Amino acid sequence: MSKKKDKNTEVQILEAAKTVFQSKGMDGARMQEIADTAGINKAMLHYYFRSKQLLFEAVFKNAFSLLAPQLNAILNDDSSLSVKITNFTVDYNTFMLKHPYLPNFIIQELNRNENFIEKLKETTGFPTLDKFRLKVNEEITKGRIIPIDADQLFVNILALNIFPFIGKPLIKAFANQDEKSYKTFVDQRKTAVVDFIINSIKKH
Amino acid sequence: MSKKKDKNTEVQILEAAKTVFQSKGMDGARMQEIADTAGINKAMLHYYFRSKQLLFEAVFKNAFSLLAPQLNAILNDDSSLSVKITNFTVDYNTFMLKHPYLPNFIIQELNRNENFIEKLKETTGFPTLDKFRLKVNEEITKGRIIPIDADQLFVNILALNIFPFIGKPLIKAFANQDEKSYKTFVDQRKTAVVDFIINSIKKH
DNA sequence: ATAAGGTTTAACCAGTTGGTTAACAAATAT
DNA sequence: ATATTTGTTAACCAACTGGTTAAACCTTAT
Repeated sequence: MSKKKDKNTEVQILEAAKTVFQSKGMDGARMQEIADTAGINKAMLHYYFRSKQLLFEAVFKNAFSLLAPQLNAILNDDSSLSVKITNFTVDYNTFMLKHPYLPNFIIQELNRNENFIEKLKETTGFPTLDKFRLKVNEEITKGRIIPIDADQLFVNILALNIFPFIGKPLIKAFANQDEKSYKTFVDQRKTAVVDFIINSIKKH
Repeated sequence: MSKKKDKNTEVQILEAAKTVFQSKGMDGARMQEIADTAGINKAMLHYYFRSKQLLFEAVFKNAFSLLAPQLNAILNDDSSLSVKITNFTVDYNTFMLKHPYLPNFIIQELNRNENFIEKLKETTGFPTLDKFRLKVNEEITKGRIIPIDADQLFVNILALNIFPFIGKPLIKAFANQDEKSYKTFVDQRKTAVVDFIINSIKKH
């Protein structure tokens, strides 16, 4: 009997929880809705994850672990600064167009629970700026780019790439964009942001 | 009897609601907590604002109306582009250091309720990009700045200024900042961001 | 003083929420 | 075969939530 021999129930729960938590947030999410989305009994959520809080943390860590590698790529590989920036911008934008709720979800929940990020810092693979700082200062010393604080540059790169996804409703309203023109706009940023950053740090 | 002849109850409620909504969000906020914060009976909230939703909307519109004038300043005054950028960056950062919850609150709630911004657009004084676009294109034509899409430039300016406040927990974690060094970092952005933007659009 | 209006309160209410439980089913071990 | 463990369900529960109500309290006009 092809009894739909489902995926692991645990995985189904995680996927449903991801969907609900990312669109409603911790406070707005309902355990019943997660159960319904997963197509299972609510008691199962507690059987596998014990509490809403623990289920949420599982989803959150999962989401964060999707972003960390992309950050580590720009922070720790050995390519030139402009290649790093280009790769990160293109990769990040491409990725986010497929996971539009992710950035807002992470930012929102980190702000809701300030000491949440402390737990994440203990995770292996949590990004550090050390190597990026060295690289930036090296390129400054070699006269390839203008003097700039590495941390400020890093935040600028993050800001220019992340904000359009978090501020989507604002941008659509200000620029009078519908869903289609917003997507075009974001797509064009893959090159526009790279040009903007490179231009702002290069020596002319 | 100096019976503390309080401020208007309505104002007390709005202030308490602002505090609670901005730190907990719509879903996380509790009417009882707002009443306690205001030091009044919970029934008063409904007496003056009828429902949680209406109280929330009052607080939200109030918050948004603090930001609109700053945006309109950069978008509609007649100063040069670099002056606009400088003024906006300095003003915005100064203002946000005093209202740290504001940007996250607005962004978060706009994302939670997509059609919320439609109501705001009907408000008088809702920022438009028309004049800013003309200004940018004019400076491009006159050869004062490099060619750049005005909308992209506008979003870049917003991103560089707003993100550090929304992404505070991330930035603190990545750059290993405590509260004090974070504030120093943000303060330095008042000039760092201006330099960054000006440099990226000026002809060399 | 007192009637009338708005303001404030404690107590209450129905619906919702995260979480539990006891019984049942399916798989696994003996 | 049958005992044991693991997975699943419906029903239940206590706590909480936004909202209501009826009575009390002020203020003010008459």
